[in-house]
Amino acid sequence: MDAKPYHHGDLRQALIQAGLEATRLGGPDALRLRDLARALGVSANAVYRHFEHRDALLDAVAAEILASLAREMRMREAGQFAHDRAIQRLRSVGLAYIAFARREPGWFSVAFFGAGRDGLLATPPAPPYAALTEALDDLVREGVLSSERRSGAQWLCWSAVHGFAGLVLHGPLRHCAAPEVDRLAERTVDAIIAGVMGTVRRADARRADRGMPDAPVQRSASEPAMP
Amino acid sequence: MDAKPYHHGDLRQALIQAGLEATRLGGPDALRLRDLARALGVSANAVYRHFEHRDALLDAVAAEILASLAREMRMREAGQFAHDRAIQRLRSVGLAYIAFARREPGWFSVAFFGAGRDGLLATPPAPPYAALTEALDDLVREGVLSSERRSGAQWLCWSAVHGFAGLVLHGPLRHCAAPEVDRLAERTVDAIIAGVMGTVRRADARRADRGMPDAPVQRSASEPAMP
DNA sequence: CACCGATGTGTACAGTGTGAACATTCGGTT
DNA sequence: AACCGAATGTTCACACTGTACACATCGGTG
Repeated sequence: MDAKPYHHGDLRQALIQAGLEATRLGGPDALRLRDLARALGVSANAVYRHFEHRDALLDAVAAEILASLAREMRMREAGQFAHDRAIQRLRSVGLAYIAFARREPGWFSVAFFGAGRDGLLATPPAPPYAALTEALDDLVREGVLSSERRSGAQWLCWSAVHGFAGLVLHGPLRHCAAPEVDRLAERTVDAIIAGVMGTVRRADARRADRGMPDAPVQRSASEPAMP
Repeated sequence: MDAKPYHHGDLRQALIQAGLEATRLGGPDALRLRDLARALGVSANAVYRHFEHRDALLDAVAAEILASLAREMRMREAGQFAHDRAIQRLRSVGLAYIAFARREPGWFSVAFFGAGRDGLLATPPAPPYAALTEALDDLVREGVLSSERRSGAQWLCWSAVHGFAGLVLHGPLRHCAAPEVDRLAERTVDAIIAGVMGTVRRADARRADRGMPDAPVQRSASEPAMP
């Protein structure tokens, strides 16, 4: 009948997991140490045995989210045919970024809108950033992008999709109908790609990726619907 | 010797002004009701006679900031010659947006990163948004942009500059040297413009705007330096 | 002058993150 | 088996936040 063992087992990991649930809907502000502790049947200050302060926990949560996003980016890279492959790959990275932001607004905010704290964005968030730069490098290898244009191009691409995500989540596109947002997302990604490459892509090239759903990843449990 | 009159005079306006000062460096989180009240020599709860809650004050502060940004956008539109004028105008709007974000990160955050609250971004922030759409309409009038491409183009443009601002303020470009950021900002704006218009701009066209400093606006008092 | 609505004050409360001292348990050494 | 130190969790306390309520004070209008 020993109701609760004094030691939790792996409180650190449990906190991160609870942090993921807590922030999923409400973003960074929804993470309250006392709530997490209570949910795990543990004293409020127990948290401080594993994280120096609240932001440290938020960073750990963000790291988990970033890894998850990178996984989705790579999922999209499947099933594309020879010639356009490199461009489609870059396109997939961008669309995956936006799709993730829309499907998991809370988590996205934790990872990329750290609101005041020196979040993971300080140093490029390793996994998704790598997916982007590798896609760009691929274009160079394929001979479609000059290495002069390549330099720094990741910032231009990231700016566009990151900004679009911001407008959709916290901005004027928040109440925009989903299909319309879909179209705008594609146009944004295509526009920045065209601008970066210095070439205008033919319209028919775009249709290749069209049929693909926004998030070809098994969704976990309850997905918060976009209103 | 009546040290202090019981009534402040125009507390509402004074609160907005104090809010501007408070958020200038620290962003939305730096606005604390008690601090403002103390600074104005007034009780903490006096605030509630003029604003229903904290967020209402933040919204009022944001409105002031947005008006200020729009003013700067229009400043840039001066002194451009005939033919390229329309494109330069759009370019100015974008660069002004980014310049403002860099020069006044706190205020920019209040206006565009309302962090959780349903900020002014819900409905397009009137003044700067108007500057953008008018610049785009100008391109159509000039015959440089088809009206098909025009539709929704404001979102693509806004995404790019907004995202870039995000990367510079809270993101990986935070510790990037200013001149490098300048260059990236120009490339981002030019890339999205090219992508939106479906045409690649010639390199020499870019130099026209080069000499112009980042913020041709009289700076007020102490400008927070970029590290 | 008397009143009243607008504005500012005082007190109070629930909620937050966090620090310091203390309690408990686990793992390794003797 | 007995011990001890390091992890880990608890308890109490504090400063700080936004905000609700009742009361005080002013300026202007009947």
